[in-house]
Formats: sequence, structure tokens, C-alpha cells
Amino acid sequence: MTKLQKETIYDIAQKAGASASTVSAALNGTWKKRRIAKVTAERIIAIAQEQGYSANLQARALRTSRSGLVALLIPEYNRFFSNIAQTFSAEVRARNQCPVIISTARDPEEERRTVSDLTAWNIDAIFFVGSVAPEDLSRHCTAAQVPHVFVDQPCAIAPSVVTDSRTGAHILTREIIASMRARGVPIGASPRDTIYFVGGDRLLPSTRNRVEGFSEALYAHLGRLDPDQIIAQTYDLDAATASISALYTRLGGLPRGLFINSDSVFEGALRFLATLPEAELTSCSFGVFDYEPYGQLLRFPVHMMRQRHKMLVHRAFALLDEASPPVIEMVQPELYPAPLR
Amino acid sequence: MTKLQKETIYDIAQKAGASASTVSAALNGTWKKRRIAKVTAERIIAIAQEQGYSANLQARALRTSRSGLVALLIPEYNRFFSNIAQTFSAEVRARNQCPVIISTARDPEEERRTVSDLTAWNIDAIFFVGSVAPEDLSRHCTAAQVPHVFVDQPCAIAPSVVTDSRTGAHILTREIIASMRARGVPIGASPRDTIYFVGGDRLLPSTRNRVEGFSEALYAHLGRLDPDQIIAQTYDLDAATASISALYTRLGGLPRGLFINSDSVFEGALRFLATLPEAELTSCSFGVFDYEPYGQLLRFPVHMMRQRHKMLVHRAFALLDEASPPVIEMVQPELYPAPLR
DNA sequence: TCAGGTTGCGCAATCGATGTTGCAAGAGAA
DNA sequence: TTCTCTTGCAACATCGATTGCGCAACCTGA
Repeated sequence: MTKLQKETIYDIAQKAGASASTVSAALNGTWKKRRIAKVTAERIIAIAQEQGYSANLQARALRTSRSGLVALLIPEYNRFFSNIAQTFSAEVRARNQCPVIISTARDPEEERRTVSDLTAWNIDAIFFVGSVAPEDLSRHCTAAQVPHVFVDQPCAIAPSVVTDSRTGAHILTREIIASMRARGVPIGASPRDTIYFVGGDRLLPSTRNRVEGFSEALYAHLGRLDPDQIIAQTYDLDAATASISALYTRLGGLPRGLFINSDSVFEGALRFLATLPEAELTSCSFGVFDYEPYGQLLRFPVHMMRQRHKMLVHRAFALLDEASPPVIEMVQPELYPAPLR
Repeated sequence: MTKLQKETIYDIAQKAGASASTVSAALNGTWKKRRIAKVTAERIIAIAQEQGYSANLQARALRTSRSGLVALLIPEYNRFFSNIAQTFSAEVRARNQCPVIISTARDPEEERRTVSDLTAWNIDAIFFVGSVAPEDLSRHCTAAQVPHVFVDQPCAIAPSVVTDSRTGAHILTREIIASMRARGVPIGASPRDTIYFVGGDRLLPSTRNRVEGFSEALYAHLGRLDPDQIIAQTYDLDAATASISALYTRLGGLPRGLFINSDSVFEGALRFLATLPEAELTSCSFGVFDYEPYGQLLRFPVHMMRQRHKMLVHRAFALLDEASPPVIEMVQPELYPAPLR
């Protein structure tokens, strides 16, 4: 082992009998531009290698005001966001930058603080996934001249890539209806003989669109829709448990159809559902707007809409690269129907 | 909005009619030490606030050689690691530092590169979770004088906090045995009438310990154990699917008991299991060394061992804080028996 | 009134990498 | 031989915050 104090380009310069600027040029690849002799560059590179030199990135970032960091902000670590994170990391690495992933717990204050932190770090770009207050964040980034994109939750004043929630919800709802009909449910005959929408935050565009798609599809089939059928105040897991439980009490049993918004809501719902006898569960057709592999193995049929996380991320990078104006790009989700039994 | 060029302490200094050093002291709280008048400090702070000033963190880090960043390295984003990440983030925030989470895909090369990157960023501390080559990484960190802790996968030369896999596996195995006995399985009567251990990498300590706990418990009950019963080369999801499928073919059906190592292996296994008729599944007692809430809702009974992620993280911070010597601290996991039906 | 102490703050060096500018040595042309 | 290019490299200022040091003004007591 060498160095107690970390090595600098000056140390390398001394060892190579060159100046710091020459070393810098040799190591960061600009030596050709700067007319450094090939032999000199190679000698320096060899020495740096053997000394295990690595540049002080703060110094570099301070000088160049570019950090090589790209951040991803997610609300929490559920399956969907984790998938996004995975794809994101790979993509950033491929570009020779460093991915930084931070969860902000759906807290607007936390989001703002994090963005401030990141801009203070001279972050090169920020990806916002499912953020709560897009416009506000976008303004911050613009002020700090940080390129940014929104994923999954659109922003009116910045490029965004979102799942086509409305179409997806429409299709998923029709799937639930088909499943109910196949089981001979007299749709609309009683308050229980219809579909309820549970979870998410109505104030957020993605939930709003899902509610719309759901409503349209159900209305198209039935000609009416009770506002009671839509329970969408929060993505919170515990709240989901409570909602389903309350619905069960109110209806005197499970409804015949449930549209569940997001996998965390599904997980919350399952906590309550687990307490019910099997027959109750199999009498209800479930649709989940998210994909959860375990869903296909449950004791009751679950239809799922999978968001294409890879596509979302790829398109987001594309928009960043082309320094896109504020547009909203749609990506269609994929239906995973319940397996037949 | 203000500034196109970002503000510096010099700008603030000018506006406050003070020097940069005074501004610096006022803003970072050292003004008392530096005998700056309270009124001066407050005036400066007020101006900075109203200008929306935020310090250039590279400059600070360059000068102080402390970045305020704390990193967490995880192999991938599954449920367990995501939980760890969540707990970690909260804890780091509470300490007024910035959490950075990076997944390294169980690739030793990637791990090394990431550690180099991080030390180049003057990272304040690194948490390694489930890392593949602990000693090597630890040496790197020590050379770069970066405090670090290992979680879930122990390191011989650095403080570590791990789940007591051996005891946990022992208990889980006994639970599987009890479940088989309750169903009247003649344990040991035929190759199918026993338990198989699937998944994980035997070369890694945590898997090795689980294999040991498993073997002990089974041996204690049966007095013998066939090496064939242990299939542990990888955590890979696809490989798990293949392993279970192969096992099924080999035995001419599912075994009566399965010890499944980790949730990703479980997910892989389920892909194959989903293709089997229900009766096959309910004839097997499952134990999973990980916790997956959906597990309790599957069409067959699953016993689970939950790792206490919060405790793991808390203890890891404690070891860091006390600049602990290389010790291995154990945390007991919690049994989640299959719900009765 | 003067030595000694305290209070309040600014000067300038520094962290390590970058890039502009300029200088010297050699190659070719006249 | 002298003059112009080209090649190869070093000096030095710079990015923005931090911090050791020192200076001036004021206070206190003798």
C-alpha cells in the first residue's frame, strides 16, 4: 500500500517529471487537443495506474461545475419504483456517470430540500418519479439550470414521460367487467354487484386519469356510476387496509369487483383480505394497476396492468438528451390477465 | 427569481458589507468561535435566506475533505434491500447528511469501481449490504480512510451486523418439519418425503450459515442428510426457476418440504410453481428465509423468517459511531408461521 | 496615561483539478 | 543565416468555501 495522504496530480507530476497541467491533460484524455506527446501521456497514465491514483472529484466538479452525478427521486421503495431505479442505474452507468437515488416519502418539503441539496452538488440532471409537486420542483431546477424530466407523474412545464393511465384503466376495468360477467355477476343489480376503485390520490394526475378511465369504462357498460364507488385519497398502505375494511362493513361483504390503484394499495388491501374466508375472496374480481408477480399466484384471480418501467426510463433519457421542450409522452401499459383456473 | 450565475459568499459579503470569511462563519455556525458579533451574524443569515443562497458543496468538500455523503451499497432492489434502504435514508437524514444508495448487481468488479468512485467523492462512510467480497472492499476503504460497516454479510476485518442465519434457519427448518408432521408426511421415507434447500450462494457466509442451521435441524430429526438436498449456487431468479423445475423432474413431483433462501429465489420458484395444479402445491410445506407479505396469502402455506432490517441498520450505525473494531454482531430474525386454515 | 486584555473582523493561503496563455526548442523556408 | 511555423510543455489564475493569523479598536485597572 502507498499514500496516507491521498495522491494528487502534483505527486504524479513529480514522479513523471512533468507539470500538473500536463498530468491533468494526460489523465482526462484531453492530451491530444493540448498537444502533449503521446509518449509523455502514456508514461503519465502508466504511473497513475500503478500508483492507484484517482482524481478528487470535488476539485474537478468545483472547477468544471459539472459533477457527473445524475439523480433519481422516488417517493418510496416499492416494486415499481425499485424497478425504475434499477433501469435508471444501469443507464446512467452506461453513460459513465454516477446514479444517485433518493426517496422522498411523498413529502413536498422533503422533495424541495432534496432538490436544493442536489443543485448545491452541481447535479447534472434530475429524474423525478411520481413526484407530488412537479411544477414547483421544475421551477427550482430551471432556476438552477439543472436539466430534468418527470416520469410517471407529468409536469406542465417540463418534459414528462407517463404511462397512459386513462387508457390502461379503461382496459383493466373492461377486463374486470368481463371477469364478473363470466362468473355470472348481475352487474349493477345491487351496491355490491359493481366495481369499486380504491387507492391513490385523486389530486394527482395519474390517479385522476385512472379514475377517468375507470369511470368511462364502467359508465359505458352500465350507464351510471355512483361517486361512492371511488375511494382515492391516498397511496398509504395502512389507509388502504382501513378503506377496504370500511367498504366491507358498509356493503356487508366484499364487492364483486375491485379496481386497486398501485401495488402498495394492493398490499394494504391484502392485509384485510387475508382475514376473510376463501370463498369471499373468490367471489370478487380484482384488477390492480401495477404488476406484482405474486399476484398471479394468489388464491383468487387478479388482473394486473404492468407499467413498462424500462420504456419509461429510456424515453425519459431520450427527452433529456434532446433537451426537449415541455411535452407529455405516453407509454402504454401491458395487461396481465388473471391466469385461468 | 434572482441570479443567473449562482451566488457565492462573496456576493453575500458585498450585500452585507462584510468579508467572505465573516459570511462563511455566520452561515456555517462557527461565528461564535470566531467571535463574530451576534447582530452581524444574524444580518448575514437574513440576507442569505432572502437571496436563497446555498453553499457550493463541492467547494466545501474540497476544503474540508468531508462530503456529508453517506453511501449504502446493495446488490439489487428486492424487498429486503429496499427496506434497508428506506431505514438507512431516514437515519442519514436525521443526522443531517445525504444518503446515497447504489446497487451493484452482485458484481465484485462493480463493487470495487463504486467504492473507488465513492472515495473519490470523499464519502464520509459506506454501508455494505450483502456484498460479495467484503474483505477486499474493506481493505480499499481502510486505505482511503473511509469508515465502513457490513450488514447482512459479515467481514472478517471490519465491524459487521448480521442476521443470525444459523439459528434462524434452524428454527425455520423445525417449523417446516412440524408442518410436515402435522400433515402426516412420513419424513425420510422416500426422496420426496424430506426437505430440500434451494437458492443462495454456498460460498457466501450467510448462505453457508443457513445451510448449517438447516442441516443441523434436519439431521437432529432424521439422523441423516443427503448432499443432494442442498441446491445453493446462486441467488439468481431465473436459476431458481430452473432449479425447482429440475428438482420436480428429478423427484417426479414436488418434495414435501422446501427451504427457500431469500425472496428473489422465492419469486423465481413461484414462476415454476404457478404452472402446477393446486393439489401439488398444498402437499408441500414451504419455508422462506425472508419476509414477503404476499406469502401469507398464497394458495399454499408458507412459513417465513423475517430479517429485522431496522435493527440491522440501527446497530450498524451504532458500530460506526463507536468506531468499533472488527466484530460481528448478531440480530435474531423473527418467525412468521404460515396462517392456519 | 499606559500596559495588558478583550472583541470584532478582514487578509490571504489553501484544498486539487482545469484550461488559457505564453515561452522555448526544433523544423522548414527563403 | 534569419525568419516563420509548429510542436511540446509549464506557469498561473481560477472555481467557492474554510481557517489560521493578525490587526485595530475598545475596555479596564493601576
